Amino acid sequence: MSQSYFLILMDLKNFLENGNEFVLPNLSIDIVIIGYSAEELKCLLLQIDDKWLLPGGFILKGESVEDAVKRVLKERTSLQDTHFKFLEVFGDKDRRFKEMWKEFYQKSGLSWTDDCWLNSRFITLAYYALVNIEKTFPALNETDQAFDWFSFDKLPNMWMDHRSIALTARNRLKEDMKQEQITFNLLPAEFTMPQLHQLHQTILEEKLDRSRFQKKMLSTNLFERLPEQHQDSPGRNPYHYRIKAKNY
Amino acid sequence: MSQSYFLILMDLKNFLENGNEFVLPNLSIDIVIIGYSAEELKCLLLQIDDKWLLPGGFILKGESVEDAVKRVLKERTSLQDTHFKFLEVFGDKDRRFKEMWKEFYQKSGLSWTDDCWLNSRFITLAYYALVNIEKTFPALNETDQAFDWFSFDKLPNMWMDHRSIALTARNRLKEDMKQEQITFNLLPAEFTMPQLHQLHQTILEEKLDRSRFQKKMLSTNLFERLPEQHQDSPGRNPYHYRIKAKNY
DNA sequence: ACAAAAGTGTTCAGCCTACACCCATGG
DNA sequence: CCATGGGTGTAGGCTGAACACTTTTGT
Repeated sequence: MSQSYFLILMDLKNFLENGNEFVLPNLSIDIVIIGYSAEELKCLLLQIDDKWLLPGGFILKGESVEDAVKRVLKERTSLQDTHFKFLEVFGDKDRRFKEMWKEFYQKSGLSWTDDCWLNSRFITLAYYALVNIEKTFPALNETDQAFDWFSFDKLPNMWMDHRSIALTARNRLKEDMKQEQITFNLLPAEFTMPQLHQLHQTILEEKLDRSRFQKKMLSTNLFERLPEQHQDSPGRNPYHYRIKAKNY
Repeated sequence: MSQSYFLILMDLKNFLENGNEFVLPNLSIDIVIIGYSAEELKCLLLQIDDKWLLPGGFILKGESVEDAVKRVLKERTSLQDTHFKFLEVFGDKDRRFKEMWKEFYQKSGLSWTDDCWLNSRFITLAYYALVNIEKTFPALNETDQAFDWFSFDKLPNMWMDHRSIALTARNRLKEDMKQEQITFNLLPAEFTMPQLHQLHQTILEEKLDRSRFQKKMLSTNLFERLPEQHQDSPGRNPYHYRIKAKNY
């Protein structure tokens, strides 16, 4: 399912004109979808005109906020059961896209006025999600021209406050990973300790002692060592691990 | 200023009928206002009919979310510069007050229908605030019959999910105080270490070593010891402290 | 056998814990 | 001068930091 459910049900013109009948007004959801590849933390962005923005959406009138986030995530990444977490409310008093939607209205033969529902003030509920970048197949909807993964160090020009939302998520991840074991969501289901070690160093932007890191990770008892196999690189090959099934 | 600014500008009938013209729809703010007295953590609640609810309000159309929280806090407690923090989004799909407002509509000669704006689904942005209970002078507005402070262990019957919001705040406080020094907001401007010690024990619901507690607190360098004075109790009298002015 | 990379062990310092001891004051 | 309660010191244990050593495998 690579298309947006929302836009399957209504074409662009109908969405621009009547979307407000189906979603809660003045409220949006934005998700900082974080991946990891080539020893860099990356963020999934969508292009509209010459700027980029976070994947996001709206809350349907009969839908819980949580379900809306899950739906948007699934629409955008085709992933189910993605790890996600609330980030922050962005609620400035005149927070609106202004010119972004203008072109779409004009293309669709609609007039762009101050009272277009998409031109109103939006409070956004920002979330962040951790995904395995290899298993993530982003989907475009009718308004997006492209998607791409950007290193947090080289974010492009972005719409509105989306850059600061993305960077807030990057910093939050640093804090959260000290409290809970969540980083494995960024790796394949089977991974090695050296991989996890490098990932932590990348996120924290500092060197971590190899010995201590390994002992700390294994002492959590969350990791299950797999029978040694995979011999493909010079030198000793690391064990592979996966996350133990939770004991309910 | 002990009255609600919002209800100064419009009387109850007008608010029930036309409030939606001034505030963002489907969105509310609720604040768990936490105080401390008699070695108990307490929560400020307002009474409507036979149930209680959290102090809350709405976001004015030209107002940031942050400003709305500050306004509601000031309206309800007459306090300025209160410590507050975001708690959680409560966004269930059919989250509404149902019968709560019915009586007010009928009293005001308005018909209570399914499409009353106050009967619609509300997503609430929940915050918690820490206040000095002695300096807090709660204010009622036209819809509230009473206010009272309730121990979190003996919360009364509450509207909708407000009980679970309150308890979420109580638990969050436990977590947050381990990370940042915030608890002094619950005490007078000048307090003693034994007081702070007892407060921490109350919040965490566990015994804390006196010696270690004192050393840990003083090692943060956030506390300023005042010249010894106040002699009123038997035994040695504790030093008084206040929070150092922040060094900007 | 050697280099490279992974895994494990050892030592030391610092912090947390529990408890003992010292101080100030009122009766 | 003793009871009460506040303030400070100290010995033991645990945890984290730095680094050394061992293991595995390709060349």
